[in-house]
Amino acid sequence: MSISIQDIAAKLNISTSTVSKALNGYTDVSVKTRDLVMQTARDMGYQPSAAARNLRRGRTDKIGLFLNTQIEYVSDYLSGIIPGAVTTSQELGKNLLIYTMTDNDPNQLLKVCRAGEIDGVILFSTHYDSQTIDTLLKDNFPFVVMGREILDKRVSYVIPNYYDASYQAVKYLVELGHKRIAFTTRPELTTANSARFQGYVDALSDAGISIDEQLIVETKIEPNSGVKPAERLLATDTLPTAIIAFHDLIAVDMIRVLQANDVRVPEDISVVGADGLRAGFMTTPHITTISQPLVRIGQRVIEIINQHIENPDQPATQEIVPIELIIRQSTGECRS
Amino acid sequence: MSISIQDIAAKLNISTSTVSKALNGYTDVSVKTRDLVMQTARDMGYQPSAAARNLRRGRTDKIGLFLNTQIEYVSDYLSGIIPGAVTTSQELGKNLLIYTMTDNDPNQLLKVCRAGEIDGVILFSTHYDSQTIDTLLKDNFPFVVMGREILDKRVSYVIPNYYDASYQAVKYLVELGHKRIAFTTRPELTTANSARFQGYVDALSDAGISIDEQLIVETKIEPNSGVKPAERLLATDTLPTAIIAFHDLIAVDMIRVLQANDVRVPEDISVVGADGLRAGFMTTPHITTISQPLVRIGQRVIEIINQHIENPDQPATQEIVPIELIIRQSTGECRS
DNA sequence: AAATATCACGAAAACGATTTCGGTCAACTA
DNA sequence: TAGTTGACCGAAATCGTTTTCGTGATATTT
Repeated sequence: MSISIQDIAAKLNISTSTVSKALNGYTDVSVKTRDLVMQTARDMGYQPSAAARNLRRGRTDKIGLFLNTQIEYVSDYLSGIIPGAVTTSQELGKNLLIYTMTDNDPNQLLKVCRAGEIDGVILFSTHYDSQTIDTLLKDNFPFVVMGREILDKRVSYVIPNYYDASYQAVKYLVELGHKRIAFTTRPELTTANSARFQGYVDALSDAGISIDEQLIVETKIEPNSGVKPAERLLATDTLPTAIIAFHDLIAVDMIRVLQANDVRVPEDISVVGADGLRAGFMTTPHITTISQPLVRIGQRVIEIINQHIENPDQPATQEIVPIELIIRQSTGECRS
Repeated sequence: MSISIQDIAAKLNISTSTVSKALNGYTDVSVKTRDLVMQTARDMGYQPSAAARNLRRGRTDKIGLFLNTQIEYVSDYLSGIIPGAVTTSQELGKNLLIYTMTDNDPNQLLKVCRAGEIDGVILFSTHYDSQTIDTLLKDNFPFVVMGREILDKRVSYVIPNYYDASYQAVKYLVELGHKRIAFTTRPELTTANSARFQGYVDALSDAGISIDEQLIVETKIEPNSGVKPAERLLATDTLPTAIIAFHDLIAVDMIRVLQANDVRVPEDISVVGADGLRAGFMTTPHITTISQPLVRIGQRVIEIINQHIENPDQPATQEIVPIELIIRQSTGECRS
C-alpha cells in the first residue's frame, strides 16, 4: 500500500480537502499550511493515485497507438514512430499506450475507447476500416489516422508527402540530365500509390518529357521483389538511365541484378530508393533515397491528437509532412 | 458520458450490486436476471470504466516498458521488441505502456510505479542505475531488466546469449577450416562485451587455436566505425582468413574497405556480422550473421513480468535466450 | 410445525482523489 | 456597535466499480 492523501491529512491533523487543495495550488489555503503539506508529501514519498485521479477527472492523460494491421508490415516504421511519439507525449504530459489488433476485431478499439482507458487514439493502419472510423466520429472520440489519407474532411491524418517524394526524385534526376526515368509502382490501388505515381507523371510533364509506358513496372514488396522489375527493364529496347524504386529494399534488389549484368550504378544507371530506412547505408554504393521523416510523423501525430483532446471543437487537421531527398552514391550525371 | 452500471440497474429496476455480480459471474444471482443483465449490457453498449475498476481492484493490468537510455541506441531494437511485447501482453490480458527517461531523471520511473499506473515495469537500459533497482526491490515492485545482465540474484533479466553468439560464430568458422579469426570488440566494459569476448576465447581454445592479439581490434559503434578496424587488419603481417564483427553495421563497413583493397569476401576473407537486423540483407554479399531473437526477447520479458505480477512470491528468473546463426553469403571455406 | 439451509438480492462501505458549498473567525467599514 | 468582507478550512458529494454482509423469501430437513 502506498501513501494516500489521507495519510498526510492524518499526520498533520487537517482535512483531506485541505491537503488536496494545497497540493493542487488552490488559493484558499494559507501559505504556511501549503508549504507544510508540500513538505510532508515529499517526505512521505506521496504520489497521487492515477486510478483515483482518472476516475474523478474523467480522463487518463493517455494516448493509444493502435497497430491496426499486420505487425510485420508496420514493424519497420516502429523504430522511428515510437521514439517520436513517446517523447512528444511525455513533453505534453501524456503517456503512450500501444495496442495491436488481434484477430482483426474492430470492436477491440471501441472497447478500449469506451472503457476510458485512453483520451484519444492514433490509428496506424493500411486497410481502410470505414466502420471503425464512423463509430469514432459518432462517439466524438478524438483520433488521428497515421500514414493513410482519409477523404472525409472530419478526420485528421498525417501522411508523408508521397506526391512530392516522386516529384523531387524526378526533378533531381532531370537536373542531372536524365530523360529516360523508370518508375516502380505497387499493385495496390491506394491513395498513397496513386499520389506517388502522379508526382512522377507531373514532374516529367513539367520537364517536358513524355511518358514511356515501358519504363513503368509493377511489383509487390517482399523478399527479392526487385529482381523481376530489373530484369524487365534490362529487356527493354533501350535501357533507362535512371530508376526510381518505391522502397529501398526494391532498390537494393535492382542494383544487385543490374550489377550482375555488368550495368554499373551510378555510372550507367542512377537508382533512387525510398523510405530512408537504415538499410540504404549498407549497400555499395549507398543508395540515394527519399526519406520519410518517421520521427517527425510520430511527433506531429501526437501533437494533433493532443489538440483534439484539449479542445474537442478543434477542426480536423490534415497534415502532409515534407519528405527529404538524401543524396548518396547511387545517383549521378546522365552520360548517354 | 458513457453507460455505467447504474444505468443498467436503473433500467432494470435492480441494484447496482446485482448488475455487477451478474456481469462478473457471481453465483448468488439467478440465471434469469443474469441473462437479462448481460443482454441489456450488450444492447446499451456498456463497457466497464477502467479507472473505476483500477481504483477498486488496486491494479491496472498494464505493463510499463521503460526506455532508460538514449533513444537513438534502442530504436533499432524497437521494431522487434515492441511487436513481441505488445502481442504477448494482449494475449495475457494486459496492455503495454511506453515510457522514456527524459532528462535522465531516475525518479520518473519511481513516480510512475508509485502512482499505480502500471503493475510492473520492464527496464530497457544500457547503463546500470543501481539506485533505481534498489528502490524497486525495496518497494517490492515487479520489474524485469532487458538486454543487460544484473548480478543481484533477486532481479530478473532477459538477455541474448552473447557468449554463445561468439562461440558459435568461431565454431562455424573453424569448421570451415579457418584458423586466423579476427574479432572486433567494443571499448565499454560491460558484461555483454566481456561475455562476447569470452565466447571467442573459449571457442578458439576448445579448437586448439591460440589467440593472436593482433587479430583483436577495438571500435565504437557509430557511422563508418568499421573502417579503422578493417584498415588495421589489412596492415597486419598476415591477413586473417575470417572476421567476426559485433554488429552488422561494422561488418558492412569492413567488407567495403576489404573490397576496396581487392580482398574478396568470402573468397579471401569470411565475415560474420551480428544482430541480424534488416540491414544484412542489403549488402553484396549478404552477410552471415548472429541474430538476436528480438521478438522472442520481447515476448519472454512480458511473460516473466506477468508471472511476477500474478504471483509476487515468484523467485527471479534469469533467462538467456538462444541466438541464431544465420548463414548467408559472406562466409565460406578457408582457402589459404 | 419448528428449525435450518439455500437462494436471490440490496444496502453500504470501500478504493483515493477532486471540488462545491458552507462555516468560523478575525479584521475592517460605516 | 452592527454589519460586511475576506481568509482559511472542513464536510460531504462525486467518479464507477467491487465486495462484504445482512435480509427476506423459499425450500429443505427434523
